[in-house]
Amino acid sequence: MNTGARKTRQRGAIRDVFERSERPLTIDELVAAAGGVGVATAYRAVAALLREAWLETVEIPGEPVRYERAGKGHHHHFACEKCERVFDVDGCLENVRRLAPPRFRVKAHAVTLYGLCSACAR
Amino acid sequence: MNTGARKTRQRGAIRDVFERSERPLTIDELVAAAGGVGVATAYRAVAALLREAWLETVEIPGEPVRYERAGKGHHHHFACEKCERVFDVDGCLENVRRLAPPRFRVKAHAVTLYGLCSACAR
DNA sequence: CGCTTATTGAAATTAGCGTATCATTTGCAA
DNA sequence: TTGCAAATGATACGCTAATTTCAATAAGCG
Repeated sequence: MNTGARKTRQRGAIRDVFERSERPLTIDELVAAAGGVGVATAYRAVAALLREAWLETVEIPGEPVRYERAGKGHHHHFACEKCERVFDVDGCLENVRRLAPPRFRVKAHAVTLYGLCSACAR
Repeated sequence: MNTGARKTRQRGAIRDVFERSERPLTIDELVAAAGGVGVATAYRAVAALLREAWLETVEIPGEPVRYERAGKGHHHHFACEKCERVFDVDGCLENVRRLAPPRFRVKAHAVTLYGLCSACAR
């Protein structure tokens, strides 16, 4: 019979990259890390993994979209201004929603830190 | 003699719009609000105002860049998911920088709230 | 007023990012 | 092994945002 999705070297490589990476990756970073995977395939695979909620998008203003494994729990991000990498930041601030003006309904929030990562800080 | 910059109806209109608006505007919103101003002119004027630090950029993930008057003091933004407008949010959270991992140097941060503005909340 | 030159704006161009095409490769069920 | 549909990938295409072009307009000094 026809099972639908097939296992390919490329898809395996892409999942591996995300399972090993502890930080969100752009498509380009993904393609570079996976090796021997075309851009089109990377986009298609990522789209599929997003559909099945295995991946989530990470959007940083002015930056290309990044992707990371879903289900990491609530967290935020740190964007290094030097090496251009984005890192996860655990934890959150409690009173975030009360910043909103009265009558505004807060449904989500994002906190992005900018600066230098430990490697670039020296 | 040659003074350089000239006063034009368009530039006046653009400054007026920003002085009256209490929220960040996209180029399109600006062009619509100013009236009788071409896109190219709007981009040029905004670029100049950014250069002289009269305007600042407001970047919301996945949204076109917005601009608002500089010197408003530290604040953040609220993006309405319905009417697509972005509002200023006064105040901030203290402990933001300590979210960062050890050895990371935080130089700036951005907090973005998502939800429904007062007008759309009903 | 008259002239120089900055400014304007419609349209063409560039740039970044993502998708569609389509010939070729390949997983995998029979 | 065989056969066929899924998958791949180089490339063409599309979309949006922003910049540049260039002829026409207009600010403002003398």
